[in-house]
Amino acid sequence: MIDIRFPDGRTKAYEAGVTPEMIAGDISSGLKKKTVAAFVDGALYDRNRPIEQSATIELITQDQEEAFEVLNHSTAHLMAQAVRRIYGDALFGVGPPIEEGFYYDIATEATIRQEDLPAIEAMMRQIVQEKIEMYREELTREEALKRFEGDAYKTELILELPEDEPISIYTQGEFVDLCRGGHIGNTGHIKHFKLLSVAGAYWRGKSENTMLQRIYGTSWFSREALENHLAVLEDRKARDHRKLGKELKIFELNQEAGQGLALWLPNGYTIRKVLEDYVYNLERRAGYKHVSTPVLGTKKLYEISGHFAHYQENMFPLMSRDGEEFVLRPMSCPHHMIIYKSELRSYRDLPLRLAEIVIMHRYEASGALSGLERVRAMTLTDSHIFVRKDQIKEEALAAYKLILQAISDLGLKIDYVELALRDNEKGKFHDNDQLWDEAEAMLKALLVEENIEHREVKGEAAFYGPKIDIQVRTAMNHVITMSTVQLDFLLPERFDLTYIGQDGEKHRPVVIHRGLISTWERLMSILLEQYKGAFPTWLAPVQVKVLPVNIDSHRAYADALNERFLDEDFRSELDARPEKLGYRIREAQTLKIPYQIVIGDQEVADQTVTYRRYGEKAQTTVPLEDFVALMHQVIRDKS
RNA sequence: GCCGCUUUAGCUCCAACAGGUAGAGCAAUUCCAUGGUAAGGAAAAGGUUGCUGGUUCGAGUCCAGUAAGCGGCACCA
Repeated sequence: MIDIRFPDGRTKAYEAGVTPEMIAGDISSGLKKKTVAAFVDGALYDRNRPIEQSATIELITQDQEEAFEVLNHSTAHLMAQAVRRIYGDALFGVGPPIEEGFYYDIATEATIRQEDLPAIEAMMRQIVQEKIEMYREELTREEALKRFEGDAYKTELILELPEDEPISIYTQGEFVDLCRGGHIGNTGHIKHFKLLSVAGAYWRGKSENTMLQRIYGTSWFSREALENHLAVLEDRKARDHRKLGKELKIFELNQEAGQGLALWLPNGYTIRKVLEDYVYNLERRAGYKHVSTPVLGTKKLYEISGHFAHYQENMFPLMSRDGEEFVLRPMSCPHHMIIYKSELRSYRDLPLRLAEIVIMHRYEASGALSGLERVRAMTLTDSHIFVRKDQIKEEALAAYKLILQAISDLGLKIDYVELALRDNEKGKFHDNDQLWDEAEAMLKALLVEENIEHREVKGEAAFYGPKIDIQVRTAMNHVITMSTVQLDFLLPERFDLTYIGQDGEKHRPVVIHRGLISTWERLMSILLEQYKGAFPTWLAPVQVKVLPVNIDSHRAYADALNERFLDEDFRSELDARPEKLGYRIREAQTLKIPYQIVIGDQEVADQTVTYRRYGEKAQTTVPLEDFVALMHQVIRDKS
């Protein structure tokens, strides 16, 4: 007999070999149904894995996060078994649970297409019907290698596991897989799943390796949960900025104009201009000085900065004319370094905060391009803050806070903060350990002191220094870098930047690179998806649309209203086309215009305005002056 | 860049389902309709079916190449 201790501290004796499933069943049949797996002395145990020694147990039930992982992990195995039944030669890479489901990487001669997924799903259902038990076994490395002889993928994985630890494998019917485990015990417990897509994926995520076929799927504990998730996926499609950008005439991508080279249409440019003005004013009040520099620079400038050595792959090819070589700049730092050097700087001049709306070009891999989210010509609200060492913390923090403000004003939310550090990969980062250590320590200290929750990621730093990246999650559930604060001891060296200190000697400043709210392109994609195209009034390309009921008899007042609104700096339009009122209303709604105003006899007689807020059915009639005040209020509040 | 898929009018199209030389809705144009919160009616117009080549008497339809787009991977603001 062994003693099983429960989370509440009570213990109970069971026969050795008892399983979490049996223990749950012993407590109640409801709990047995809901139990997916268990933590046994903190280790993840399958639902049906025998417990051989006294231990503390914590059952994992369906409502827990780990349960979703266990279910999806098991569903990945279920799918693999089905794939093996259909494609006899199939070998498998890795098949983990992921945030919204699972995938499994497959190597097979056959090409698996989207239209093959239903057949695989059907086979999965059959295996579910067969209620196959999933057995865990622990082998030595030699035994495991023997078991997976001829399977290059699993062999490679086994060879990388620690030598002295037992290797677990799972057998479900005729199918055997190498796996750390945490399984639901029987294929019969898997019910509500769907295969979603096939894609290519490099073996072990390395681009020099062969490419496997990856099937993505998702698995849930109830039909409602599955359907709910599928509805979320549908909603994401409706939010896709590429679709909305076309419908609302925000931007255009065109094969002739060039891959990844976005054209901003009038509506898009209007929003962009509002954002530019917003950022300009925000920065101005925060003590930034704005500058403007060219998109072209000499090759030499980028050799000095180190970009040419470290960043060339991401740059458009060199141009040369009359023996001089130029690059299309991928960043603006070198130009700002030159501006710093344009005069002798004193310690009193620091911090010097240079800001610019920078057009830059990066040669992104063709497969990386995606709407406005990844482009090759982009405009960044960029800044370089030149500081003394003793000002680093204060200025980096101020930059961080400015970022928080901008993100909040735009109605966005930070998903997480990342501290990106270097790793040992040669050539990727500049070579001065002392500078690196110092810079990394400073950023770390800042985050810790300010209590900013963050994740450390090695190898993600810029070549010139570590950075704090602010990550947001798009409505498409992509995590992307929105803002960044980067510490740079290197460029000041390379450009030999100095300032005259209080002591009359030359000193080296430090540069803080700061990206405020990504690029206009990426920001636009995020905003479109966030608001589903229904922009808050301060951003909307058209804020008010004035519709006279009768395009003759109500025209004069409608005209006067429109003129008044334009005088108030509202982006107003009059729609007096010879179309039915219903038609004009429909169009205004389709274009998601925040305030739609209909003018008829009543309004003309009373000098009032009847408006309808986008997304609402209600019509409100107010005196003209009240409406003007309301609009000013709404715009000021950025709502 | 890599794997897979897709590409028909300005837009949206499982229109052309055994290869016989292209069809709809919306938008745009003209005419008629004076309309109170999501599409009034009519007419006429619009395409060398992404591009290049091949097979065929004949190609939107089959084949090859190429470009772009899409889903991912790798890369990244």
